[in-house]
Amino acid sequence: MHLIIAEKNIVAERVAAFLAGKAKVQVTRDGAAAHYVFDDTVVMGLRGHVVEVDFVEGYNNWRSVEHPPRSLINADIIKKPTEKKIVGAMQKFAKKATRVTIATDYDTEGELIGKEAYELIRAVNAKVPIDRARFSAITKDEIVKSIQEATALDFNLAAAGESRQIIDLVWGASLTRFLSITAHRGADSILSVGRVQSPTLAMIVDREREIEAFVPTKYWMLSLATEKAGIGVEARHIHGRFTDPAEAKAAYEATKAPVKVTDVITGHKIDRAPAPLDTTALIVGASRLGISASYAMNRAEDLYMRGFISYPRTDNTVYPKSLKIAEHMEIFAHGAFAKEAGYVKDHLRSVPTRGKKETTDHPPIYPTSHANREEIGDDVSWKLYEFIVRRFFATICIDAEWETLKINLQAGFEPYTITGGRILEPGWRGVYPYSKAEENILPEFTVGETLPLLSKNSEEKETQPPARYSQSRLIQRMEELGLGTKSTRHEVISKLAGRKYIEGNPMKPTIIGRAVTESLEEFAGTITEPTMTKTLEEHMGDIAGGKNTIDKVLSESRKMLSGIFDDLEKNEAAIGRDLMERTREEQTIGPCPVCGKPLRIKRVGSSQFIGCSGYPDCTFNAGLPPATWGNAVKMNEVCEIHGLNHVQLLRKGAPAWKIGCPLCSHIKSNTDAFLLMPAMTEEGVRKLNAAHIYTVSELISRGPAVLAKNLGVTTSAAEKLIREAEEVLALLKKRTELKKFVSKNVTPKRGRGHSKVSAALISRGIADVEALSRADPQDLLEAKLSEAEAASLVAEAKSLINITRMKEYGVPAITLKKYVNAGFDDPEKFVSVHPAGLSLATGVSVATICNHQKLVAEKLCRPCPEKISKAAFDAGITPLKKKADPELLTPLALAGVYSPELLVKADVKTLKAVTGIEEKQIADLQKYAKKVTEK
DNA sequence: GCAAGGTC
Repeated sequence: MHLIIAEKNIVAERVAAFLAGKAKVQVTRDGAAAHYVFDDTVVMGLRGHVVEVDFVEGYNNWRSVEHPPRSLINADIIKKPTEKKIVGAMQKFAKKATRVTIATDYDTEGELIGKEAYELIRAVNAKVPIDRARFSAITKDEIVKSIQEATALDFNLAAAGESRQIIDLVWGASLTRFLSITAHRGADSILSVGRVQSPTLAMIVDREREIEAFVPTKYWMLSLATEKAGIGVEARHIHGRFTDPAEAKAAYEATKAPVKVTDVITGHKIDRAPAPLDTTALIVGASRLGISASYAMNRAEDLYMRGFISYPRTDNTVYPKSLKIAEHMEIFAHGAFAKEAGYVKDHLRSVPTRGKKETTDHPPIYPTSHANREEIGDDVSWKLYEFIVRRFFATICIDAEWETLKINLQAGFEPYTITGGRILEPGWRGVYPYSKAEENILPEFTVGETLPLLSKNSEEKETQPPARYSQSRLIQRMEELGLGTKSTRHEVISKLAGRKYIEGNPMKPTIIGRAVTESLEEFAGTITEPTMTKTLEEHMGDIAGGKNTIDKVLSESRKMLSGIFDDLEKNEAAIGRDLMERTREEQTIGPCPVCGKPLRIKRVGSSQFIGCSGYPDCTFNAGLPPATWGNAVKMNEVCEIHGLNHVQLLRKGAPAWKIGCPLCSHIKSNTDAFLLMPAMTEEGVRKLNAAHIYTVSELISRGPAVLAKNLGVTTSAAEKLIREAEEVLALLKKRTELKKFVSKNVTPKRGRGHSKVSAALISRGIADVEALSRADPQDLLEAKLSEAEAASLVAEAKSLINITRMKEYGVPAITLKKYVNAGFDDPEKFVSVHPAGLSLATGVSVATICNHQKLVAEKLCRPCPEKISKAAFDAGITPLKKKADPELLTPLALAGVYSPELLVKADVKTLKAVTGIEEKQIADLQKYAKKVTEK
């Protein structure tokens, strides 16, 4: 059997189809690993790397004394399977194979992925011949030929890839651990370091430093307005920017009528059609459409998986020869792009455009099939698909052509100029609206004619600092510098944001992002520079070309890292201190309103709040919503009243929740509570705030004497305030309980969230669970509850209130549970039944029940039910149990009938009325009881 | 818990 292994499923599928014809191929999908079978051949796809490098066991504990970060430099490295199912399937086939062909992508990583497969196969089959097919395009010709002419795996090229893997792991892991431990960072806030991410972060930090250091300078731009044939035109001074104000002024003064036309120069410009799309260009285009880099790749991946576009991860900007443009255009002849396709046909260029980069593993990104708006689905995907289609059209359209016009003027002694442009041939611009070029059509001028000087203008401007990087601009820069790959660049940006190193788009570094960069620049500069990647690539080239060995490259790299660690460890204390101090700055939002010391954002578990750094001397604090709503982060805006930075809550996949000034928000949310106090006014609240009393409980804890002094009122007035505050606090506590109860017992629906239901109840005077337990279910219908829901909610509330009362009366929780389960949670009901019946119903001993009934009856001021002893109960119930089931005995006993003697004395009719048991059944039992008693 | 590189 011939086993062919491709890098990914989609390639495996196509290889099989090319070799055998689609109809002949049998597809089997077992979970993760699909494979394609025909004749005596199995084709299967991997999922990129199916193993990953890691340190041997024993290096997992970051804080191990035996294995500090430095020890990772020389720790042994192993390969661990990451795709166990795929590895398992491959090895199963490999055991039976008589020939294996590795058909992974034709690049360095592809060769390494091939070698990984090779080693996994050798582990189960030592003898099978393994060869390597290399194809430059996934076409029938290429595939068939490459498998026929398969050669050997290139172990040198694979080793080059391995050197990258190991160097990245060793540098990244050791430095990440060192910095994180030194700065005392927890598992959810590690400080990561890496060959690609660190230089990328450094670029963003660098740009921020440039912006900070930028000193704007003034300059002046001169222009004049004139007209020809009733058309107004503006001319610019040919000097451009005047940096000397005196010069600008002189030129302005010297600008005088008459305005004479000195030259009329017409020209011709070719406006070249854009090159085919690679990943970077796709991201840049998407960014113009307002789509982030990661989301664009996510949608592109989806379009590719659904067969609408070609593989979206490519560096190639040259269409392969195998792509037959004219034939391919046929798919757009009808449907959403029929009009554009017709235009393209009429404006076809002889050869499609080509970009600078040409690789062979994948074609540039182009639409592989036609789709209309409905088939694509979501808006973003459609926008992206349309862009890809139109870009494809543009690359096969003729260039646009412009007529350019330049008019030179002389105004007094000063030279001015006007430029214009007119499209002669729209070419590709007819189908590609994404980069607009404005026409500027000028009236006709003749040399020597005189024009009026309608006005002149000297505009003062300022030079601008360089712009922060947008995601797409950064990705372009990364590509220029060779950082990351087409598949990983956008992920690096997401990673930096995830580590809270950067924020916003355009991006700027956070304090900790900058601190990490500056520590690394000082002590481990190599990792912050793009040259590390350049050098690595050179070394990889040498390994691939057989000029160097992987062992030598690795040992040199390890030696270098070791030297860096010498420096880092020497300065460990200073680095740690610096990082920690600067992180604290990130949490500090301004002065405490009470004592003036810095206020900080604090987090304990999932609850977060603003607290004073003077704690415990100063206890000022203001609550924030729990971290489940997002992590509280300091913003740049500062509150004008309190001088505190604004705070927002950030959560993945949710828009930021802007809290604003945490103190303003604290005051606002507590004002409502204060106003619940009968004697409180808004003015009163302001006075309280001025005395640094922000919450009802703070008012209470002040105590009457201090409060009186703080507010300038009498002690008795202060006492009254405190009493009212205590009542409000109790009320609020009950409301909270009600809200909790509602959220536990009501299923939220559209337009009927928990808070809405609670608010509706409170506004109807049902402000706590107790009130709810007494409420008429009809009143609840207005809170958008159905009748059944309302009835069940009231019943639940009743039960909860009853249970609470029973607890208060002193019934222990474990026994109470037994009473509740048997339906005796209502205290009134509990003391109105006979202990014998309760015992039968609950399994609790009669003695215990009598005690509990006594407790409850006293609290209710009700007579205590008859007390009976265990002996009397047992003597009575034992003979009855012989004749009757517990279902029959329990209701009788609850009514006080628990022995043959009592049964004989009882009146059948009365018993039937009380217990609901049929007269005949009672009479039968009575007969039996008589017999027993007569004995 | 760490990197960067594949792919889904």
